[in-house]
Amino acid sequence: MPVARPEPSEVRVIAHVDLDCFYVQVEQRKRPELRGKPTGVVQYNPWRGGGLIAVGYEARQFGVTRNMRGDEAKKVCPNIELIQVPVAHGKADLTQYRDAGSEVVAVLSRKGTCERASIDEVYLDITDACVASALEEQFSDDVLKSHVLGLSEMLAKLASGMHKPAQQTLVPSSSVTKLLATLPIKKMKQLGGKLGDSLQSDLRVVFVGDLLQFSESKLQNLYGINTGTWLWNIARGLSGDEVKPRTLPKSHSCGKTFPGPKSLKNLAEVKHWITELAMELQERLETDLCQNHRMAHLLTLHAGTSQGYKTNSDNKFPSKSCVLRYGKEKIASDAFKLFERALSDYLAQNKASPIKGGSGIWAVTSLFIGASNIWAIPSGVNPITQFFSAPASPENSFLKDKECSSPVSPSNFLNTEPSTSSDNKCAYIEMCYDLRSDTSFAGTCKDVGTSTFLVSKCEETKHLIVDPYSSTSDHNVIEEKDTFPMDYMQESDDITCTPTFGDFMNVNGQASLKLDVFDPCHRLLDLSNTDSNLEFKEQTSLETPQAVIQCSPVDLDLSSSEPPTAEFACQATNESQIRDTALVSNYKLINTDGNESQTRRKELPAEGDQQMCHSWKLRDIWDRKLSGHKQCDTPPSKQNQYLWGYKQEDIDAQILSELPEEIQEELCRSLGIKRSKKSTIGDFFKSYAQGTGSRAD
DNA sequence: ATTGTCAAGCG
DNA sequence: CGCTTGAC
Repeated sequence: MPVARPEPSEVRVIAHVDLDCFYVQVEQRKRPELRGKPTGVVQYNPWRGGGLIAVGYEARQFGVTRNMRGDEAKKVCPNIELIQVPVAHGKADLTQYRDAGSEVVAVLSRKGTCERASIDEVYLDITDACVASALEEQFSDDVLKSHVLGLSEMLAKLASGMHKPAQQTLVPSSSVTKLLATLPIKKMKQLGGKLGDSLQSDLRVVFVGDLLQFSESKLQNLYGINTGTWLWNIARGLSGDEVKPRTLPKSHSCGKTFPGPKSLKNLAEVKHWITELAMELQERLETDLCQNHRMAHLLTLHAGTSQGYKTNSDNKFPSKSCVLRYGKEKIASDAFKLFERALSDYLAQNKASPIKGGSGIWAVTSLFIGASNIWAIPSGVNPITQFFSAPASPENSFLKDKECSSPVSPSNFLNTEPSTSSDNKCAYIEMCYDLRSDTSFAGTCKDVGTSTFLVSKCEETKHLIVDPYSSTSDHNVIEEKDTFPMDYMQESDDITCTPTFGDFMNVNGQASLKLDVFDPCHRLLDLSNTDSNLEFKEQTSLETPQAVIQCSPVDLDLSSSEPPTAEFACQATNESQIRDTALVSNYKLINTDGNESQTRRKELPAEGDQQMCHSWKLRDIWDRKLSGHKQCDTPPSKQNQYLWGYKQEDIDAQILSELPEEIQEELCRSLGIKRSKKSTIGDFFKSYAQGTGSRAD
């Protein structure tokens, strides 16, 4: 739900661009002979002609609609051309449509701030262009203010859907009231669901304008402070939503459903499909991250199941996440492990309710994996490309041919960036890649008080430093959080330990570390520890064994020169097998500025115990500036390999002639086909003022 | 048997 | 985070 915000300080002019029957247009561009013919795009042909996901306007006249089956469409429109969505990895592949959407964004971003809202939708803030145009055309302020395209994203989106296809709609401020007075409440962006239902049934609100009769406090009482004020505002055509400058997706995900009889009933099937999905995800990550100098941190698995349980608790199949490791094999195996963990939780949760067969009958009806937490890598830092291309051997060490010498020890690495500034508002993310264990580690940290921690993994590592929060540029500031997540994944045979969401805290010069530990295989039955410096909270019952390991505060004397170190280890044992020893962790807290060193060490496990030891260093690092921060999202024209400049011959004359006249004129002008008069937006206002444009009222 | 992807809010 | 909702 949108959060109530202070009113925008100035009037903005915002356009919402929505491509008509987008997939159809993409196909028609590929095959121009399809233009003018009834055309639809279907995915998956085998079952009843496939499902229609896009319908051209010619076909709509025959009554063909979205979500029809291909066979039904043929029935009402025998001449319809049905194009199949490409298939890759055994599933529908939308790449070409995403890329086509990127072309559109690239073109539009030359005109103003773009926010890519979906595969075929863009918000465009053209305030500056309008003002410039108005000045050039010597429009008065009055004219400009009464002829805006939309005062907000909300109005712009509303308007863009009003005259389809191939038409523009202006929303002058003077028509807002009238427009909202007859706009059905459920048409509004956030009101298509339950909230809209409630407004209708509880408040008898039919049109958005009907909300005007309720006071702000009344709405707040009914729907909460935020939703209430939001409702009050939209009734008046006000919205705090601004166009967020973002042309790249915040995450990537791919999934597939396995409806009815297609459901997956054993792990082998699940593994197969996860592998397919992983391949697609890897491909998409590789292109996006390499091209755009970005990095992703989180892998998430999401699955849906149906099972033999009849009535009782319809527990949802849980989602799981871990640190993203690159490469299709790693993504596939990590995702599969996440699935096993989720399945384990799921079965344990549902065990309470008896089932007829007595065995755990489950069937996966959907699988979904995604990569998120994507960050821009600052310029001057090695690109993510190296994660994909470089062989995992020390000889090809990440930093070898770069300014830093190789191999890189953590201290060496840290010293390459000397302290230069007293500005400590920076936070850093570092990603480490261990060449030997072939694992990656990502940690985030934050400046606390006067010091900034950098999370680093010992041993031979690849390093990336990312500065997602630029202290120098306002628009790079991320929201404040009290704590930051830290994930780590380590494998050993079939055991996976994933401490998730550890929090580092530095309170009054003391640091403590908290980690949540899971055993995905449900065998971590006993967590033992003799170190008084640790606190365990063991969770019981059928859930995944879980413990919170907390290190008591370690003194951080910032004035001393030797780093205090806290090492601790814990061990979890299985009752039966020694090789099931699940976890021995060894953590160090190191403050490079301190000279006092504290060490807490647990006895190493007895001989024969197989164990894994890891030490993490927490270093208090200096303030440092990475020169030349890269913006999170620079325009695709610079960043994207899709550098689309359209050529005149690419514009189909037939399509041009189908457009409304004033748009034709505008296009011709901007392409320099006919006349060479400039200032297109001003002309558009003029034509609108003369009554030739479409308008909302 | 409405697919596959997104973003965003909530606890 | 993990879950839900809404939207295209």
